[in-house]
Order: sequence, then C-alpha cells, then structure tokens
Amino acid sequence: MEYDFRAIEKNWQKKWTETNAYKVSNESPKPKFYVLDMFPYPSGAGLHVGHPLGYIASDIYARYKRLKGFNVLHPMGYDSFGLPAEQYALETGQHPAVTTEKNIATFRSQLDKIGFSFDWSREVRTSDPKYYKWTQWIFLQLFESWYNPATGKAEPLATLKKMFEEDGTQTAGIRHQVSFTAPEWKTFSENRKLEILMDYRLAFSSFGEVNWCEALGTVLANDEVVNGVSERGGHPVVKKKMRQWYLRITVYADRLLEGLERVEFSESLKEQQRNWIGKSQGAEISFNLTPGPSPKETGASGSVDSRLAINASGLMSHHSPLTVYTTRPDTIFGVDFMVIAPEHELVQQITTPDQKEAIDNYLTYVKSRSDRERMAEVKQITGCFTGAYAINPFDGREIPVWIAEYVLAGYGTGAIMGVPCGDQRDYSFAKHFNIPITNIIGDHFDGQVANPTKDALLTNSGFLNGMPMRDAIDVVITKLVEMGIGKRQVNYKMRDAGFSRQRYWGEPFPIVWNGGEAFPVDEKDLPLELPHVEKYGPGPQGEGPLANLIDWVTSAPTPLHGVAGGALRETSTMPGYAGSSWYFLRYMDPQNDETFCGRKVSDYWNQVDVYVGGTEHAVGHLLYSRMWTKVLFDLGHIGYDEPYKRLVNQGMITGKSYFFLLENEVVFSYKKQDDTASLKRFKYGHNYVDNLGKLTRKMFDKYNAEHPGAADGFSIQWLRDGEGEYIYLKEESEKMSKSKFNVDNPNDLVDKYGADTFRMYEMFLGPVEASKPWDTKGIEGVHRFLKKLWRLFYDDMKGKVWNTDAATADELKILHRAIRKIEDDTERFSFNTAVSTFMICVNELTDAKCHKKEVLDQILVLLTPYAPHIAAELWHLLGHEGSVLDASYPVFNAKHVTESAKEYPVSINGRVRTSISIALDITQPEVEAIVLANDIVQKWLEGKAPKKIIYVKNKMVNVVV
RNA sequence: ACCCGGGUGGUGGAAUUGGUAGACACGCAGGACUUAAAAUCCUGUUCGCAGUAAUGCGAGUGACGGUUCAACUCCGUUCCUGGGUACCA
Repeated sequence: MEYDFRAIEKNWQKKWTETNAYKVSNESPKPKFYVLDMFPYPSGAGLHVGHPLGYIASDIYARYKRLKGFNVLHPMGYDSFGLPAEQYALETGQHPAVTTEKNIATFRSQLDKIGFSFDWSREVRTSDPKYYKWTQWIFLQLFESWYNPATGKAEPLATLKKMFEEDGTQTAGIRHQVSFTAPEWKTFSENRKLEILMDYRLAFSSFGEVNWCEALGTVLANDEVVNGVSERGGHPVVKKKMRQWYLRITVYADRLLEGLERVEFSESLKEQQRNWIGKSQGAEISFNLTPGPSPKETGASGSVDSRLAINASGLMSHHSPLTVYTTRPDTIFGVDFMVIAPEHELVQQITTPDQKEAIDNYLTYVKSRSDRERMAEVKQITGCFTGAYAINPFDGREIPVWIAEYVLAGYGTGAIMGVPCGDQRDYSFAKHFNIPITNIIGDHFDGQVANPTKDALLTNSGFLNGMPMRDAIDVVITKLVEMGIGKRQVNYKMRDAGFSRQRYWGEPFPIVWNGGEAFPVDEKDLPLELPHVEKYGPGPQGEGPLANLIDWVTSAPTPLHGVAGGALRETSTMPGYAGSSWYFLRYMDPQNDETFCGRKVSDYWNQVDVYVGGTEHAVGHLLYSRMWTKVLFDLGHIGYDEPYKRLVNQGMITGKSYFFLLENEVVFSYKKQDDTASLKRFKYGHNYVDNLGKLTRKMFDKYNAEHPGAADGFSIQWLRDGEGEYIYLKEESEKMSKSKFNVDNPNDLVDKYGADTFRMYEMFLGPVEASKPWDTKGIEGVHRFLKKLWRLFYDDMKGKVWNTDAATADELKILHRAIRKIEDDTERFSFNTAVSTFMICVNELTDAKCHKKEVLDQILVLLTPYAPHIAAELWHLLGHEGSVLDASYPVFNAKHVTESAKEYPVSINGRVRTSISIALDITQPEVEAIVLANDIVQKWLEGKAPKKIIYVKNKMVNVVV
C-alpha cells in the first residue's frame, strides 16, 4: 500500500466538511484560544504562494492549541470592499458585487485545497449588508461620542452637552477651541450648537486638505500615497480642500502609545507605530514682533488684513505675537532667525513694504510647486525674509523672521526658531542666506557642522551660562511660564485619519445632511444599504458615484431636529479600513442581529491571542483597529482595550526573476559588473535556471519546447565548458506578481505533491517572519519525508509493518526528544526547525527499525497540525475510533531522555559567574581526560557532579559546574 | 538623513540562557537495485594543506579591534543589504 496523497486528502477534506469538524462553539468548558489571520482582499489574481504562508502558520498553531485542549477560534473571511473591484467595474462595467463574489469563490477553492481548519460557518465579508450594518452602527457610536481629557476616555456626547449646559467651557483640565459660558450656550442656535459639538465628535466632518487624485477621482489616505503618487496606479496626487469625514484618532495618541507596552508585537513594529504617532515634548514660546511700519506710513501698500488686526487688537504692538514650537527651549539664546510656514496667517500682517514683492513672488513660487516636486527636492534650500523682527524675550535681540517651505503649516504652530549651531537644517539655512551664527555650545560647535547635543554647557546664554543644556530645558520653560509667554507643549506627528472616500464600493455613511448639519440615520434604519448604480464614474465636483443617484440622495426623511430645509444623504463612503477595524469581534458572534457582538460572547473569546499577518499594515489597519477597540471599550461595549495580544508578522515571499543581457538582439552571458540597462525578462525563467543564474543549453531547449515563441526575437551567444553550452542570467528578487512571470499558483504544487507536502514545505522554507525568495527546488525533500514516514507503517512490498510490541528505552528517547523539541518550536512559531525535527525523528525511527504503534501513535498526533491528512489516514489505519483532530497532545516525559552520566560531555578553569568553567590542559587521551576533569571538579565542588562537560578540540576540557 | 532588522558552505537555513559552528533539506559526486527509467536506499560533501586510507594540521559565521577559560552569540568601529519614515523644529 503506497502513500496515495490525492485520494487521502480528498477523502479527509470531504469527511471533515461533512462532519463539521472545524465548527467551534461559544459554549465550552475548555479554556479559549483565539488565532486570527489578517483576512485577504479577494483580488482577481487569486491566491499565490506568498498568501498561504501566514495562513499555514496560524493553522498549525490553531490545530496545535486544539490538541492541547483549548477551544480554538480560528475563522476566516474577506475584506471585500475596496478600490480594485471598483476600478475593474469602471473598466468593464461589471458590478463590484459580482466580481467580488467570483473572486471569493476562487479564493475559497484555493484555500480549501490546502486543508485549513477554518470554521467557515463564521465567515464574514465586509461588503455584506449584515456585516456593514454594524460597521455603520459603530460609526454612529463614534459620531455620538467625544473624548473627555479629564476622564481620559470616550464618553457619549450627552456628558459634553451637560457640561456645556452647566459650566460652559469653564471645566478645569480641558482645552477648548472656542470659549463660552453656560448661559451663552443656552442662547446658541441649534446650528451653532451642532457646529460646536462637531469639534468634539470622534467621527467628525470638516473641511480639510486632502490627497486628491484626479485620475482615480478620489481622496486617498496618507498611507495610500507613496512619494506623491497613488499607491495603486502611480497617479499624481495633489492637495484639495473638501468636506471630509475624519476619525479623531489624535486624542488617543497617548493611549495608543501606552498600549504598546502591554502587547507582544515585534520591537520593530512597535517602533514603526511610535514613529507614526511621533510624540515629542517641548515648549511653545511667544515672541513679540517689532512694530513694523504704521498704517499711515505704509499707505496704500499696507495690507487691509494688517490694519484690521491692529484695529481689532487695539494694542501697542501692531501684531499678535509669533508663537513657535520647539523641543529645545534651552537653545533660546542661540536663535538667529525665525521661520514661519508660507501658509501661516501672520505672513501678510508682518511683511514690510520693502519685502512685499519678494514675499509675493516666493508665495507664488511655493504655490506652483506640487507636492511631488517638494518631495523630490527636499535638500533644496529656499526662503524669503519678511522684513519683520522678533524680539528675544531674554536679551532683547532682534531676530529676523523668514518664511520657507521647509516649515510645515500643519505641525506644531507652523513656526520655528532657527538655532544654526544646534540643528543641521537651521545651519544650512543660515549659511545659505548669510545669517550670522551665534555659538552657545562652545567647543561643541566647530563652525562647520551643527551639533544637536544636550550635554554641552551653555555659553553666550545670559542667565543660563554654564548650565548643562539638559537641565536648562526645564529652567527656561519655568521662566517662560512665569513671564506668561510660553508653556510646556506636547506635539504629535499623527493627524486625524481621513475617513471618507469619494467612491462607490464601500460602506455608505449613515448620515443625512440638513441645513448644513450632519444628522445620524436612525439605528433602526440600519443597514443603510449601498444602492445599485449603473455608472461608477465620479459624481459632480469630485463627489462619489452615489451623488449621481438623485433619487437616493433625496430619499432621506427630513430629520426632526428643528432644522429647516431638505435632507440629503451623505454621498461618500467609508475607507477600506472601516470594516477591518473590528472584524475580529464579528467572528465571535457572526449571526447576531441584535448587536455587533454579544457582550457575553466577547467576554468569553476576549482578545485575539495570536494575530498573524504582514507588516504592511503596521501603521494603518493596526492603529485604526486598536483605536476602535479602545472606543468600544470606553463606551462599555467590550471588556478590553487592546484587540491583539500577540502579533506575528509573516515575511514576504519574493519571486526570483531572471533577465537576459541583450545587445542588438543578441544575448550575452551576464557578469556582475555589466550595465543593466538593456535587459529582457526571461519569462517563467525561475523554473529553468540554477541557483547561480546559470542557464544551460539543455534547459533552454526544454523551455523553448514548453513555451513556443517565448524566446523569439533574439539569439544567444553561448559559452562552453566541459559539460556543454551555458550562459549566466541576471537574477533579481522581486515581489511576486502576475506581470513578472514569477508567480507560482499553490494549486499546481498541491496537485503535484499534495496539501500536506505543500504545508510542510512552506514552513520548511525558513522562519515565518523572514522574507525569502520562493523556490520549489527543495519540495522533493519534504515529500520524501512524508513517504518515508508512511513506510514506517506500510511497506510497498510487505504491506503493513507496524506492530504492537512494547517500545524500547532507545525508541522512547527518540520519541520524547521529538515531543519536547516540536512542542517548543511550535510554541515559538519556529516551524522550520519543527519540520527538521520531524525529519530527524523519522530518520532515527527508520534506522532503529521501529514500527511500534506505541511510538507511532504519538508521532501522528505531533504531526497533525502540520500534515493533518496523512496523520488522519494513518491514525485511522492504526485502528483508532475517534478523529486525530481531537486526540490529546503527547506529554513529554523527561525520564525518557535523561542521559546517563557517562554520556555527559565534560567541563573547568577558574572563573566565577552563575556557573564556573574550568579549562584543563590535557595530554591524555580523550576518555581519560574527561574522567580526570570530572574528578578534579568533584573534589573541588565537594562531591557534586559537574553540570555539563564539554570536550573541546584544542586539548582543553571545559567543565560547567 | 533618521529609526528598526539582517550578513553563517554551491543553495534555503540550524545553533533556545556565551559552551564541540554548519543540524535538517536541496544541489552535487560516487555507489546499490534495475534490460532501462522512475522510485528507493547507502556513502561523501565548509575551505586549504598532508596522507592510499583511517586521519592529522591550519583557517573559518561581512571586515577590523575588544571583553572572556570560551564569542555566530556580548561591546566598539566600519562596510554591505532588506524594511520603515521622511524638511515633524
């Protein structure tokens, strides 16, 4: 009887489907365990070999935990809203729902072949109205909540209204954008009140600059824009003002940072999130500006704005002060210039008549520059003097105020103080414009390169002279606060997240506009279903396709909020990350029509214990879903505020591509130093070329036979060695993609070798976390292993070979060593070494001619997570009644692997740590040396045996005691 | 430029807390079985030198230096490479 993997796998997959073997109950006396994969976007290209890597890893872990006696939740679904389906619809007219359905069917059939243990009864699809009903519901929770800094959490808007009614904006500890008293609040119109409340909602609408992509006709998130072009398609992206929805994620910045301390993510991923949030501590400092020319003097050239400002303020100074943000207030005596953003509101006010023309020219120049250019030429120094001066509050020095595009309006106060001796950018700026540089750090500044040290003692710094910079920071802030011209300030790089897209294939907002205000759709009217459209092109003025459906837009009932006017539906849709921000909760309770996820159920399943997915979602999806979880927690809907306890990042599998070096239609052998300008892709070449990029004439002829016409259009200049003709090709690792001909479809490999081999091979390839090139050359070895395993049970010639004899001590040692190692490796997600251990174990059993059921039984259970089909088949053939899926995991018993004292390798040499090692010069043969070393150490340790003895090659014996 | 990873045979990769580097697999070479092929099995395989051989000697984890009885592992400098961020004050 031979290993007929095709029949075996088909049979067991059918059986497991029929018996609902993977169905998981929410009621169980067992401890729970939640293993989650990042669900895929069902693209038209189907699954490639890179996809299943993470799924196989999580499947092994889920199956392992199940054998260990846990009730394991291991679901799968689809992130089925998204741009590609819509673009495809634009091109072909096919409805996204139809193509999505089709793609999902393809994905599903591919996934099923690999034999995953997903509980498909819990499948979710973000584009299913039954699912997005709750996405919309959660959006409404965000819309109807605010973040209370006093309590540090989200609260229903009612608590804010109550506060306004009782105290206005006077409550301590909360900063407000506008101030009013309780009586004033009561006099405000409904519209005014709603406008004020909008500034607090966690999901809010506002006019903002957004990344507008003309070609795609939509607005993109920051992380969807790469180098000024759209991530998809590479179309140019420009800034445009539009009414948009946002999530007020910035109020969660501190909690998002703090939460990282409580989760097991890789250090690099935590670092990425920290950088994205970009918290910095510093101070805001206000500088008075020198009185510029009075309105009388400036006459007609004085700007209207500036005169209005003066009249309104009625102060001696003509201008409001200039407020800058700095992380280094200690360097205040080193300030040689100020720079404000070109968009800064003070620019028009403070520019002197002399400089007006220059400034206007500069502003025109800035406007003419696209984001793309600004990105491309970051090193270019530009700027323009405004003619105004700021006064250093400590020494009264006049500091010139410039504008420059390198200062961003959106960060801090949009203005900085330039300290050339301490900041390289400031130094370059000063040098470029010949601004004299003040040195406040003595020898630490060489006049050539700025030195951002905090350790120098301050010089030229008035009352700070001689003080270490580190200490001066606090001293200066305290002083500024006393003088009333500064305060401690924390800033974040992270911005509120744009939450609307002018697109069709996404969740419609449950929002109705009336009299310029946004009103929520009544909960009982959810889901607000996505209406059918005929055309997918954008609506008027960059609105989404939904804006073309006049009937739908006006179909909203006029909300009874006392606001007059017709009601119009919001026509943008939610971004891709809306549905994926909470899907891990829906898997727990996918059929629930009453709520997004029953509280009892979410309490039972609790956090995701292990979450497996790629790093590409490090700052997008992972941050948003963490925020949503915190909001749901704050509002009391779930019992924990971090969604994922442990995150495992799977590395990308890259495809190898090969190129011909082409010159005038002749191909030459590639050498490292060759210019790569004229290369021709060798289609499908990865299957024909050896590891060094060597292509033999023989393989090339085979290729030509298999792909007629693929090699037309050039001839080859063959080299020749003893074995025949060959050339070298240029080799590159690239992300897998259909267009690069470097993709392998998992189906092909599963058909050829079986799912079990495929699963084990993907794991054997290397650590789950590492990126690695795809290469099928080693798959034979894994397949051989399974066949060898099979032969421990059945021999092609002799038939059944397993027996029920009692295992020997040596055999139990082989078994228990494997149990220990494989359990360890599985727990650490070190699946590649686990597969190796299986191979070693089977080799050892083969060598020992061990065919004993007692041992083989346990090997099969160990193997079940990795190769479930063959394990189930052999388990069945051994005569077991129940399913191996529910067997219990072997228990490691140290007794079986305890090594005798003799086997202990050696150890000596004076040295005190937790353990001591002793090196001993040996002239005797090895065995005697070990005995001698042992004796010496025993005597020395007063009879205790050394812990470990290691024989070392250079005539030395090391003894660990 | 900054912040994270990573550099180990012909290849993918092992080495869990510093303790005989190269497990396991691929590839390659040789052999067994076979009319032949496939399949399977066995032997060898880090490099250099010596030897018919068993084996011996020397070098060796990107490079240089340090700590240690002992370093792929820890520290310093440097080079290369993958990823992330990008004028964030």
